[in-house]
Amino acid sequence: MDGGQEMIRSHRATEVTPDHIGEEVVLAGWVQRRRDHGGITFLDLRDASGLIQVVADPEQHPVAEELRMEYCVRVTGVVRPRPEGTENPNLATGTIEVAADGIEVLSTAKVLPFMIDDRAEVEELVRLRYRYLDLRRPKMAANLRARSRATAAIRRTLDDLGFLEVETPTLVNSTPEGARDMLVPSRLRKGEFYALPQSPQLFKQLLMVAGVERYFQIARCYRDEDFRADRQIEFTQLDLEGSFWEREDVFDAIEQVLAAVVRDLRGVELSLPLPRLSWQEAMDRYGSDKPDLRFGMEITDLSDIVAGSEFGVFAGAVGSGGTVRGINVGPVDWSRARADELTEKAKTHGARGLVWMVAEEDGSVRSPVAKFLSEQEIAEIRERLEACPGDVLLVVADRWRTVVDTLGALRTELGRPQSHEDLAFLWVIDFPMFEEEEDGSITFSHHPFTSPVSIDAMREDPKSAVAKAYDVVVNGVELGSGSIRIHDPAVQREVFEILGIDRDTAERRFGWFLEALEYGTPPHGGFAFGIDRLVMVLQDEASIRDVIPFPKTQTGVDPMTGAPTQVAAEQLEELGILLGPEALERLEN
RNA sequence: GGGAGCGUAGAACAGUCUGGAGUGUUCGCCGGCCUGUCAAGCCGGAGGUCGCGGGUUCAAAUCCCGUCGUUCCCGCCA
Repeated sequence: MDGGQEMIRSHRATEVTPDHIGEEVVLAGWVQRRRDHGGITFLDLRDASGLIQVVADPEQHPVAEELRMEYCVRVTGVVRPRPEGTENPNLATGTIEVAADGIEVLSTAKVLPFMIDDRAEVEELVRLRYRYLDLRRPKMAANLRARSRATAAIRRTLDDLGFLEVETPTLVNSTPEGARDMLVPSRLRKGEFYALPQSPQLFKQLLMVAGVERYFQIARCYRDEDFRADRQIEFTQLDLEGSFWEREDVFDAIEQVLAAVVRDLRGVELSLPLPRLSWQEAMDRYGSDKPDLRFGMEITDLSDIVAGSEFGVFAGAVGSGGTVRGINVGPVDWSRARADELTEKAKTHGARGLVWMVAEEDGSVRSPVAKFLSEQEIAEIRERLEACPGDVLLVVADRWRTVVDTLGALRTELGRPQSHEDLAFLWVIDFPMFEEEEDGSITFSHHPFTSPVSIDAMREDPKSAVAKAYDVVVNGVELGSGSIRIHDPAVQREVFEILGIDRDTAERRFGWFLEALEYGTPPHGGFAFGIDRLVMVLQDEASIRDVIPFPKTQTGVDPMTGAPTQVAAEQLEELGILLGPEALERLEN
C-alpha cells in the first residue's frame, strides 16, 4: 500500500457495482461488523454511502483479527462476485464483495458506549452525550441527509420563482411581546442587551419597503420558552415574504415549496391546492387549530338533546351558555383504569370531568350517568354519534372552548395514527384577530403586524374580528403561520391601541418601524414554517430532536459540551453583569 | 410554576407491588475454537456506588422523605 499520498480511496462503498468485477478498488470507511470464522474473516465496511462486504484471509492479513467495531480502515482489494447462494439481498452491494489484498488501520476506536445500529434503543441522554456516534447510525444519518435535501429543494424552488435569499441580523433589539427573548449583553454599551431574533418578522417587512418584493431566508430563530417534543430553544424556519401579495400568492408559493420538499423526501406528489378549513370549523369539528385530518372521530354537538335533561351537569352547561359535545372513539378496550386516566387528561385541559358511555347491544349505554338520562336522550345521543354496540362515547359539558379543547385532545390521544406514513396537509384560515386573556385583556393571536380582514369590523368589535392570518398543518403538527401584513401606518397604530399599547409606547418601541411604513410601503404578506418539524414528519420521527444534529435536552442542556456553563468572573465584569443571590445560590449547590 | 413516567454492569432490560446474600436475560467487551457469514455460531471469562442523600427495619434495588438527571404533558410558546 502506498500510504495514500495522493488519494486515500478510489470509490465510495456503494459506488462499487458488478461492473467493477475484476478491478482493484481502494475503499476507506468504518468497520461496521467483523465476522471471524477462523479461516476466513468478513468485514462490513461502512462509509457515508453505505455498506460493502470485504473478505480477508487472516493468514495473509493478520491485522484482520485485530479490527474492532468502528475502527477506520483502508482496504485495497479486487471486486468479485459472491459465491452462489451467499448473496445478501438486504444490501445494495449484496451480489459482490471485495477480496482484501491490503488492510490498513487508519485509526482505532475505543469500546463503544452503544452500537452503531438502528435496532439498538439507547437512552437519549447517552445518545446526546456521544452525538457524533449517534449520527453514524443509519436512521440519524438519513435524517441529516433528508434535512439537507429539504433545504436544497426549498432553495431550488424559490430561486426558480425569482425569490431573493437575504440574511437578516441575529443580534437584534428585544421586544417583550410574544415569546421570552434570549438576551446577549453588550460589552461596548454596558447595561444594554441585544436579543436573538424570535423570527426575522420586522426585517423582512422592511425588505418589502426596500423593494425586494420576493424574499426568503432559512433563518435560525430563538424563543426562550419551555421545551417539548416539537419545540427547541433554537430552531430553523423557512421565512418568506412577497410584495403586492394577497393570500393566494402566499399559499401558492408555500404550496410549491412544500410539494418540492415532499417530492424529494417522500417521492410522492402533493395534491394541490391543499384543503382549507376555517379556524372556527377546525375548532368545532376537531377541537384544535392544528387538526389531524388522517382520521375522523369528529366532535358532535349534543347540546339540543340534553338541554332539558334531568342530568344537571348537562342541562346546566347548556343553560349557562356552554355546550355539551361528544366523540365516538370506537370499540376500544374500556376499563375503569382507562376511564380514570382519560378523565385526568380531560382535567388538564380545564374540563371538570369526563362522561363516558359504552353502547350496549340493547340500545342502552353502560355509563356512570346512565341513570340520570332518559331513554330518549340516550337513544338520540347514540344516533347522533352513530354508535354501534361496543363503541365508547366520550362527552364533555362546559364552556365551548373548554369542551372542544378537551375533546380535541382526547381525539388525538385515542385516534392518532402511530406513524406519519400518510400525510394530511391543510391550511387553517380565518383566524381571529385577537384573543381574550384570562384577565379579560386582549392580545393578538398571530402577531401585531397582521392585517384584519375588515378594518371597520375590527373597530366595531375587536373580539370577533377575523385576521388575514393562516397556518399550515400536517398530521396534527403546526408547521407554521403567516399573514397579510398591515402596510398602512395609521392602521398599525390603531391595532397597537386595541392591544393596549399606548401611543407613546408604540412610538418608543416601534417608531422606527412605523416611520418606515410612511415611505411608500407595498401591500405585502408572507409566511414562515418550521423546517425541523416538516423534516420530522416526513422522516416519521416523534421528536424534533431527531432531525436536529445537536439538540438540547428539556432543561436546555447540551450533554456533550455541557452548555450552558459558568463563565469567568472577568467576562462578567467586562459586561457589567453581577449575578444575583438566586443565581449564586444555585451555583453553590 | 404544575402533573405523570423513568433511573439496576459499557448498552437495553427483568427483579421493586408482596423487604431476606448483587440474582438473572440479550447485546457489547476479553480469551479460545471455527473457511461463506452478513445482528455468524460454539465454549469459557471479566464486568455492579441498584442516580445521589437521609429515614424506617434485625435486614432496603425493593418501603418512606428529599434531591439530581431525563422523557412526556398542562401552563408558556407574537
